Amino acid sequence: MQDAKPPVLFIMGPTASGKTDLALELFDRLSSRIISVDSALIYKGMDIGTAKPDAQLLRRYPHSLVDIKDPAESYSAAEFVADARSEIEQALSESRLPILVGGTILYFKALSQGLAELPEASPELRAELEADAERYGWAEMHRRLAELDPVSGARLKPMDSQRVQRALEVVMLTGRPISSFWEAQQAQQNPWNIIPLALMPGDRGELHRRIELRFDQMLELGFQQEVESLMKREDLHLNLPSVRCVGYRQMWQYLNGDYEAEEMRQRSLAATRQLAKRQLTWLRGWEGAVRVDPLEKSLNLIDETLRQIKKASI
RNA sequence: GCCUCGAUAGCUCAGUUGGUAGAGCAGAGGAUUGAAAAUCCUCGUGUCGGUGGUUCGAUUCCGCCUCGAGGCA
Repeated sequence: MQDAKPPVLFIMGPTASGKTDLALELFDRLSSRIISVDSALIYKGMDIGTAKPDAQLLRRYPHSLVDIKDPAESYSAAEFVADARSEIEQALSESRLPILVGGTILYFKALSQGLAELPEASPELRAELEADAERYGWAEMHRRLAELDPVSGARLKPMDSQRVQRALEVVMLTGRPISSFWEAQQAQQNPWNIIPLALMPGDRGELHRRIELRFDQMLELGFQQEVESLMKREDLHLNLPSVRCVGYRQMWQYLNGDYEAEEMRQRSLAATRQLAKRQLTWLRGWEGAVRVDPLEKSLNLIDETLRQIKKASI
């Protein structure tokens, strides 16, 4: 039996694992379209600290879903799914292979498995809940949630502020517990043949060294000035998703005088390592992922990837 | 050279009125459905600097040694 579905390549991996290099190389060899799957690369003016390919590279290797938001705005998994679907269809209509590359594994998951039909975020209600939380604490918010939605109350830890807030938001907006939406969710049938390639460095120490090297390069490239110019804007602050990005938050706090430069560096490195660890946890749990170690010298990553694409195209 | 204070988990430190010890950070594992580079959960045996002594028993008390910080010369 032949699979008539068009192949769509996922290149997933932790930060500093070489995803971008692989995508660029593939772009040189195949008729393709690169679609970024990254919750930080979406922001304009956040270039150095996000390890975004520079302007020259972006001109030669166009990336979809990069620089699509202002740092004052927020994005979401649902918006990503809609955007990515249309980019994929666009690529397929031009007979190009869609190459989805990035480190936001939740976005990959949402794209391949679909999301429940939940109400979107309500900034007004969130602001209200935020204010209440500040006043009464998250333990109290969790108590309220347990009353309105006992299932979520039992499932969520009181300190998991973000999920407690979201569950409260959903039940207050719809009168229904968030779990009822999940139960009603249909299994998604994708019109594509997804190739889930997971770049998983086996040598954690080596990955950590690469992270350190790259962060120091960011500092040399003027990462501090980049954050300074964000700070000059009066509308940005530490509670925004953009400013909470790894490195940006720490640089922001350093420039605020919260700690010294070396501590900023150490904290940024730790936050990046922790990010990489969480990304790897996602990937270990991805059933059916094609796992390869990009640090393995004996592996020819590009050839292996081309082989996987060929296999999926038959 | 003398005096004082330190030396305990990878780091910063707490503690044991003598019964072999615990926090924060780091690290590891996990969760993850419209903020996800977010948010959260779990995990702590380490010659308690070395060496003698007192003691049933010393990381804890005493002596000496080594290293570090400060002070006096």
